[in-house]
Order: sequence, then structure tokens, then C-alpha cells
Amino acid sequence: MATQTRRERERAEREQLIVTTARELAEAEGWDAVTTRRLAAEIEYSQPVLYSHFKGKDAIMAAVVVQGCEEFAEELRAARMKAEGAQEVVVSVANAYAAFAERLPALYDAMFTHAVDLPFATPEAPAALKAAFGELVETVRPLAGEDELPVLTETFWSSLHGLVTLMRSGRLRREDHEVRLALLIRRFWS
Amino acid sequence: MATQTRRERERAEREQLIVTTARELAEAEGWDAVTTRRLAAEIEYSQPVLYSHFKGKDAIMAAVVVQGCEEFAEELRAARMKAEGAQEVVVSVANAYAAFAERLPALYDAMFTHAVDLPFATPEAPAALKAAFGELVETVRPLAGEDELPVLTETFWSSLHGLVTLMRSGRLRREDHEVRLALLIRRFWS
DNA sequence: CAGGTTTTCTAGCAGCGCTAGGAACGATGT
DNA sequence: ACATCGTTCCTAGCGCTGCTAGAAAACCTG
Repeated sequence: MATQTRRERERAEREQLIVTTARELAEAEGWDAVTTRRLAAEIEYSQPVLYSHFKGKDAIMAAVVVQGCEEFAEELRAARMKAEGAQEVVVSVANAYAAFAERLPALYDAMFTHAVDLPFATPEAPAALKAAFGELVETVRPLAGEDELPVLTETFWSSLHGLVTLMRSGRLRREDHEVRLALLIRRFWS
Repeated sequence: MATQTRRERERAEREQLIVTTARELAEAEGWDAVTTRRLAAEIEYSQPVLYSHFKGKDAIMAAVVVQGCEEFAEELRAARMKAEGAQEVVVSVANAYAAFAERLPALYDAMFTHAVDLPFATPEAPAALKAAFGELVETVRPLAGEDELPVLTETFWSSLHGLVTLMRSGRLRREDHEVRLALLIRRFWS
């Protein structure tokens, strides 16, 4: 009876350990280093244990993405709350967005670059994803004007995403990042 | 004497065959299908032949990218030339950009998403890359105003790139693509 | 302590990028 | 015309990948 609940708890803890370890390993050495063998060694279990929790490596990455989106949404929310005035809010959120991608590049890649088997722009999308997008919607809302809000948000999001990814992959000079970000906001919202 | 030149020519032809086949295979079945074994089978040679032309798989992809950039630059140039008036030119080039990414998604991914070992935002960048970016610069120039031209171009490019990649990876609803593109241009250039 | 269930591990498959070593080919000198 | 020498090419194999079947170990229960 009680043993059953303990087992379930331990199992849940181990599942969380897998997700956390995968994320840390990816952040430390890149997703290429996150092999099932390596991951199993890090959590001090054998390989097949991973498959008793997740369908495969992609499912582990998807779990990392979902948890990452929760954090991401929180950070965007904090940035949105601490600023006042529509313009300042946009600046604050955009900076938080870029800072997140800069601080956790592997996580960001998994969330928005790698092909993870998750529904995105549909009602079935995980709550965390919708929450993160929702923060952007709320950021854009006061400045939307007559444009349709979701589409405008998607467009602004795309621009931020483009800046972040092209810089991270070495296609843009890093030293001009702040200039580009300021430029984008000015062109977009004035 | 003459045999030597014939051999060199045949060798060059085979190298081109490798690049072309890699690109077609990637476009038809995705980059995951482009394994060295599969590629060797397609060109009807054994695996090690690939390594007598290229250092490794990454080098083959890099060659595909460079050739792809040449085509890309040409298409952008054509789009820029056929339109008149700064605004119309931007619309034309932006549409050509998005159409290229839509028509050749695997190539586009290799060019701007995958980590290919090529210098980008530096003087050592391949001419084809600089040519493609140059087309965007010329597109932006008449509308630059007091902003610095290269940085403004990078920012606009990033926005296009973000739109294209997020849509292609299923993060954005495809049916709103034209609306987003129009929105971006209006927000950016008026 | 024995029985039965659940959990975990060992070992292996097919495929990956890449490479060493020998076989087969083709141009050359007699 | 033939043997020799270089070059080109392929066979076979290494260590790695994600993933899985079946044996082994650990565990709770009676």
C-alpha cells in the first residue's frame, strides 16, 4: 500500500532527474553529447531505464522543452511586470527574451530550432508553450493598433527569434546585438 | 598530357555530382537521409570516394551551402531588379526570400539553420554568401534613413529568417504567412 | 524463508561517420 | 606487345549511435 506510493514517488523523482540531467548536459556540452549511453551513465542507471520513462530520446528532449517553456514564460512575465508603459514593457520583454536565449542556448535551440515532436500553433499545444506565447501577446496588446493581435505577436516573435538564432549560429556579429534589438523595436513600435 | 586534363575534368564533374546529389537527396528525403553510404550509392561509387573529394560530411554540406547561396543571391537580385520604387522592391525581395525557403527548405536549413563550418559575418566569408547579403543591403539602402545600413539589413534579414524558420518547423500557422510578411514590411518600412 | 512480481541489467542489432590496406585499373617505357 | 609502375578505388573494419529482447537481480508478500 504505502510502498506503492513511495515507488511512484521515486519513479517520478527519477524521471525528473533524467530531464534535468539531459538539460544540464546539453547546456554544458551541447545536444550532441546527450547520447542515451551518456545520459544513462550520468543518472547512474543503465540505458533501458530511460526507455521505461520515455518513448525515446526525442521524448526526453520534448520533456526538456516543456519544462523550459515554463521557466521561459515566467521570465517573460517577470520582465513584463517590472516595466511600466507599453514601450518600456516591450523593451523589457525583448531583452528578457534575448537574455534567456543567450543564457540557455541549448535549451532555446531545443525549444525553437530543433525538430521536437510537439504540437505548437494548435489548441493541443502544451500549456507551458501557450503560456510563453501568451506573455508575448500581452506584451504586444497595448501596441497592436488595428492589426490582429495573434498575427502581430507571431511576427514580432519571429523577428526576435531570427535575431537570436542568427547571432548564436555565428551568422551575425555579436557586438551589434543591442543595436539590432533597439532598431527592431523602434522600427516595429513607433 | 591530355589525359591529365581529362582526368581533372572528370574529377571535377564527379565532385559536382556529389554536391548536386547531396542537395537533391536532402530536398527529397531530408538531411537525415543524406548518409555517406546512401550518398555513395546514389553516385554509384564507394564511400571512401567521398573522402577523396571532401574532408567529411560537413564539408559536403558546406559545398551545398555555397552553391545554394549563389542561386539564392541570383533570385534575390532578380526580384530586386524587376520591381520599381523602394517599397515595391522590398516587397518583391521579401517574397522572393520566403519563396526560396519554401521551395527549397532543406537547402535553406543548411544555409541558415544547421551549423555548417563556414565563416559568415567576416571578411573571409565565401563570395556567394556576401553576394546574397549584398542583395539584401541594396534592397534596404533606399529606406535606411539615418540608421546604419549593415546593421539595419541584418535586423530585417533576421525578421525574414525568423518568419520562415518558425513557420517551417511548425511553430507558426502556415495560412497566416502572407499576413505576417505584409505586417512585417509595413511595420518595418513606414 | 519461499513464491511471484516487478525492476534492472547484459548483450546485441542495424546503421552512423570515417579510415587503413590491398586489389584493380590505366598510362608509360622498353 | 608486354611488363612495370602509379594512381584510383573498393572491401572490411573501428567505435559510436538509438533502441530492444531476454536473462538476472531485487523486492514485496504470504
